[in-house]
Amino acid sequence: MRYDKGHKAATRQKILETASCEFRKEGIEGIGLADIMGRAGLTHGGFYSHFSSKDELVRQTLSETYDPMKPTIFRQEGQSRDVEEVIRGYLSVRHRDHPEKGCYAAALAGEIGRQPRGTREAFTDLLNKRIADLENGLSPKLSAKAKRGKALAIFSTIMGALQLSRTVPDSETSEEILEAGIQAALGIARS
Amino acid sequence: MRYDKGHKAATRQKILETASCEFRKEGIEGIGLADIMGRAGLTHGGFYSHFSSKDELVRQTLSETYDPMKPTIFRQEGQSRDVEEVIRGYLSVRHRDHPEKGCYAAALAGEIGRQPRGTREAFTDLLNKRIADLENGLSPKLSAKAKRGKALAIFSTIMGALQLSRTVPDSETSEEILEAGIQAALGIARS
DNA sequence: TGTACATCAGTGAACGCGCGTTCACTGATGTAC
DNA sequence: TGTACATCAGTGAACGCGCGTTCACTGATGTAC
Repeated sequence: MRYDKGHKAATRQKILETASCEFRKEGIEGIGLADIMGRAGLTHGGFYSHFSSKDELVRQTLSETYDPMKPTIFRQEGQSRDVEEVIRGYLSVRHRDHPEKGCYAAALAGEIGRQPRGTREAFTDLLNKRIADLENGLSPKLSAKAKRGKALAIFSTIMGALQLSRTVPDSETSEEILEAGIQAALGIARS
Repeated sequence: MRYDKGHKAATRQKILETASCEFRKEGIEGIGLADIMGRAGLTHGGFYSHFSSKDELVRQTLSETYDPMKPTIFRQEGQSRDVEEVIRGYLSVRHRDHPEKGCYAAALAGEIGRQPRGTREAFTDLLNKRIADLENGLSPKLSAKAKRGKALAIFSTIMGALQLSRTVPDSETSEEILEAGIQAALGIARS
């Protein structure tokens, strides 16, 4: 063989990581395979020796990218963080301004709802992981059911607020939305 | 002239209403002008005697469609409704299953964040109307600032929850998300 | 009242372009002898 | 050790298709005389 043993796997990983950023930045329908391959340093023709279709790339991106629902820019080593810290990091100006490094759900939830079932299932797995993370940061006194309800509500709130903050052109209003989301999410976490 | 005085205006209105549904159902990038015109009972060539571009259609749809952030299927005559009623209607199975008749923000927020400034401004106007509606349903004892913060948080929560409920293929989990959103939004409204 | 003309909303063929996908080919390397 | 061959990740031209957009045309009607 021409290349090291791990070469093809590394290329595949590079494509996945590039796709992961581009999908979040431009949307799934908003970015083409030729552009993704180009930004991964390759030509478009080689795509199909790694993936069978664009749809499969989307699914693999959701299921193989390392925990992308937990934004790269806020990821920490090891143990889970305080819920307050998670909420403030999620609803930060930095996260708002860097969707390509941020939460998949905030960038893609609308589009995911229109994707084929397989893609929606891959997304659901990711969502459940993120919800479980949030549950771990909640008071251990709560029942499992209460924790899950609160985690779902906190995630809905912060994802919704982040999306809205990204739609508003005026930065003052945008930051007002972030702040309202932080207060509400903290309220849910504490109640 | 061939047609009644109001004919052209009526056709334009028909195109706007069709576009309004199709954008919410398929996404802005997900639907073509030829399909929109076809579903409005016209051929695609006539489009440009009504609008200068697809982008202008998007902007006009956001600014001219009658209050689409307040879903058609839940719209009532006259005065504002109770916040609880709004929240339960918004996070209903019917709204989840009919995005084409439902809230613009839940259907399009992700995509709007990637649109040109003019489109984002038109969307912001719509969002502000919806927020003002929610404020009117909150306790009059609250300060204007507190009302606005709560309204923003409630809207973030219900919009986020609705979007997530639409991504999940399993209806039980989907309804669990709706219910968690309802409880959290009611909690914010009452606090 | 009847005929000729002007109007203009809507038609449908055509444009260049980028999309997802296919495929014959390249060329650097490992293996066989 | 040196030569011939097999491998296969990656290349780039080409495919049919649908997109947004343009434009010469149609044909039903209102107006002028």
